[in-house]
Parts: sequence; structure tokens; C-alpha cells
Amino acid sequence: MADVVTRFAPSPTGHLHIGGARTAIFSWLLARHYGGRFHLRIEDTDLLRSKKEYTDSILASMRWLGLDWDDDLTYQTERTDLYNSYVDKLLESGHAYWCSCTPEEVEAMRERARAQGLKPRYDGHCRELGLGPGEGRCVRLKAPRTGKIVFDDMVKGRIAVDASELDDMVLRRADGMPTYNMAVVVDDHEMGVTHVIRGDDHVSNTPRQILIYEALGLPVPRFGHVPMILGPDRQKLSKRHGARAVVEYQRDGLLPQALVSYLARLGWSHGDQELFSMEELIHFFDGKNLNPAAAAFDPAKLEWCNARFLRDLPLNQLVEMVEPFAKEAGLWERLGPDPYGRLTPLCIMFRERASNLATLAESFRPLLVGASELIYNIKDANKHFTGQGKTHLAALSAVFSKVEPFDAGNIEAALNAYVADNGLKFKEVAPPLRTALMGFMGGSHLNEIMAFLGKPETLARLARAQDYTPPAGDA
RNA sequence: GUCACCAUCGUCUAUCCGGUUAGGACGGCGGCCUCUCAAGCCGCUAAGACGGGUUCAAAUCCCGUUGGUGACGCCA
Repeated sequence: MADVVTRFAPSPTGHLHIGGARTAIFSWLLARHYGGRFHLRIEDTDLLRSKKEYTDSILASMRWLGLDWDDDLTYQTERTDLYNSYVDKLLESGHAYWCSCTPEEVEAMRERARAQGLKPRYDGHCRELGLGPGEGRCVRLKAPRTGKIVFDDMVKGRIAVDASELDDMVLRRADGMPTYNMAVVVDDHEMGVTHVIRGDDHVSNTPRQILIYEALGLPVPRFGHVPMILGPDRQKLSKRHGARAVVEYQRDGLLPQALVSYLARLGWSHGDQELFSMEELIHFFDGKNLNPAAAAFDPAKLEWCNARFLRDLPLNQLVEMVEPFAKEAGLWERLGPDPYGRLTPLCIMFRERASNLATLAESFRPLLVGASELIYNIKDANKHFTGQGKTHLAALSAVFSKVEPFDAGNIEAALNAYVADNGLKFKEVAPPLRTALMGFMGGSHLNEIMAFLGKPETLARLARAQDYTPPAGDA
């Protein structure tokens, strides 16, 4: 398949949503798989709803996901003359005509059709009137009245629509601006697009666009209509389903490669493989094996997917990525003069206990606050800071104070010796120690925690725990 | 209403130009491991919407029904 050219054409009327993101991913992958080109076109002709900030946001999300584009961006608002030159061609060749009907008159036609149980549509009132530019308001396509429009969709297979189902669509509005279908055809042709990958809400536009291609005598590209993404309840994705925009997932601490892998796997498959690197996606994604049915978005699986990528990420990259989240959590200042040197052991200790960057950063907190600021889980403290527990803590304080250097290996040896020398079991000593260190029964290996904390802080925490008294009135 | 599209475990999917105990993954449940929480490992759970055909044989092909989605704009 030579010279594959695809595109992604968002309207800057909102942030990039996961549905759009997946469409972009498929389109991008197809181009990259075949060594072709991928273009980005901003469909900003809806002047009322289009906003520059949304264009910026969409671009930022594309970059974050790792979807680069070839050549400059195309903005539809800058191409009005181009579109009109094509409309003029159609007028000259007799494939289009001027229409003087007002929107109100057309609406009345639709109403009449609906009343008769027919499909609401324009009735071709001005089709044979031969109106000139001065007499017309908008320009309509003189669409064929009979025959079938057939195309072979990359995901849905053969789709056929009867020409009689379509009416004479408007190509140029009364204000001189092209309509969506006209602009899309001109743009896709001008940009040399060979494969139009888009959302499945466009299937019914496709026969109309094919009519324009044919009227213009242009080659018709291949189409691939990818289904929508549904919410976890299989209803249309909406606000009540939580995060929908890519930026929200970014802010929540998702890894871009995890989102891409998950989204690619939604509606596409490569055997039983669940996780894909970008390289694997490019290698395997050939535009086949796309599922024609809509897929429900599953946050639980996304989280699992993210946790997997989090674990396998090279440590230096992980440290880099967790930095903004540590700052956001207000923990950055607490890392001291060598923040990266401190972040590294924290990431090693907690990465497999977190499912995203935000929870990972938050899990550092107990090790970064001072002994007096450590928040105790009341249940754990009451259960483990008992007479026996405090006895162990007192003895361990003495033991640890002699450990030098205070590193993980020596600490572990000292701890094991204490347990063995006193004929104890490790699990008798560990719970009070862990609770004293972490504030609750959780976290990484005890010796690593203590090594990270350092001797003074470790001893301070053991001391504080020995002074613990259950809150009054607590049952 | 009309037209188009869709239909395998709760979810994502494999199998689908016919023949399988319908496979994997997430989740859930149980177990192992273990100082905790995770992770990891093991096991269990659970599906061809329904009805007709065609055929020796249908999840797979055909028709219908039901259900879902989209479209029917001088929005994109």
C-alpha cells in the first residue's frame, strides 16, 4: 500500500476526548504503519463555538499522546476561497445550482414530508430553475435521483445507500461559506488523503461526500468508520461518567503510553495481546481487525493497564514523570537539597503499589513528613501500640541506635538478630514497628523504609509511638 | 417516522469463506506467597439476544424479530 495519507480533523469546540483520541490514534497508526503521512486539520468553520484555547488544548493532548503530524496545520477558515473555487467548478459543469429557498421554506418542506411519514428533505424546488448568482441564496448539489452509492468501509464492510435517500445538499451557504461536507471533500482531496479514518457518526455523510467527489470527477478515498466509545454502562459517554478529556487523564496521573495502548485495544485487537508499546502498535496496526461494534470504556482495565506501564517504565523516566505530581501534592520542598536522589528510592519502594502518578506521589507522604506530623491510623495504632508492642519498640530503639552505617542491609541484620536472640517471631515485632514508621499497616519493606528515613528520624518515630495513648472516648 | 450501522462472559476481545470442552484479558470470588499493603503466581466465576431457514454439521452463511447506536441542518 504505497503513499498512505491519513488525517485527523477535530473541531476546536472542546478538549480532545477519548473517542476523538482513539480515532486519531488509529488514523496516525495507519499512516505510520505504512510509512505514509499524517495530517492535522482544524475544522474551525463554526465561528461561534470554535476557540483558540481548544485548538491549543487539542494540540497539547496530541503531543502528550505522542501523535506527531506531518507538515503544517490546516485551518479551514483560511481556505474559503479554495472551497468556493470548487463550488464554482460544480456550478459551471452543471452539477450544482443556485437555490433561492429560505431556510424557513425548506423547513416547511421537511415538515410536510414528516407529516406524510416520509424522510424530511429538500424537494428540489429550484433544481431546474436555472437561477443565477443574483437570484440565488445558497448553492446546492444536483444529486443523482437514482442508483446506489456503494463503498467498502475498512471497518464496516460494504455499505450501500440508495441515491433516492439523499436530497440536494447545500454546498455553499447564503453567507458564502462552504458547508461541512463540501469543505471536507475539498480538503481531503487537496491534502492527498487516501484513507479517511473518522468517527462512525459520519457514515451517513459518506455517501453525500462521495457524490461530491463524483461530481468533481475526483478519486474517492478509502473510508474507515470507527465506532463510538460508550460509557461503562454502555450509554453514550457523558459528564456523569467522569473524565472524558485526554487532559483530565493526564492530570489524574495516567501515562500517555498506557492510555494509547488501552484505547488502541478498544475496538482493535491483535490476537490475545493486551499491552502494546508504540513500536508494537505501529508494527501490528494495519487497518484490519477493527471491530465494527461500539465499545464500552472500562476505567478498571485502564487502571490496570496504567499500573503495568508504571511498573515497567525505566526508573529515570518514572522519576521525571512523577515530579510534577510531587509538586502538586506539596511534597517537593520536603525532598531536600537533592530531590531526584530522594525520589529515586521512593519510586522503587512504591511504584508497584500505585496505579498512577498521582497516587504514587501521594504514597510518599508518610516518609516525607516529620515524626510529629505523621498521621496515625487509629485502628492500627490502638491495635499495635500495646504494652508488648511498646516494649519491642523501646528495645528496637536501643538496637537501631547502634547500627552503623544505617543502611538497609545492616538494619535488616540487626532486626533479624533482635527477633532471633529473643526467641520471637518476626510477625510479633513487625506490626508495631511498621505502624510507628508508616502510621498504618502498609508500605514497603521495613529496612528500606528505615534506611530512607535515616537513623534520627527512625528513632524519633519509634519514640513518638511509645508515647502513644489511645484517644479518649474511642471505642 | 425513514434510512444506515451494530449484536460472543459484567467489560474489552479471540474464534467467524461451518466441525473448538467457545480461548485470552480486566473485574469479581477463593487460594498461595508474606511483617503490612501491593505486586506476583494458581484456581474458580461467566457468553454466542431471540426465532426461522440452508447444511450431515451454524457463534460462524441467509432471512426475520427484538434491542442498541447514528443520521436525516444554510452544525461539524
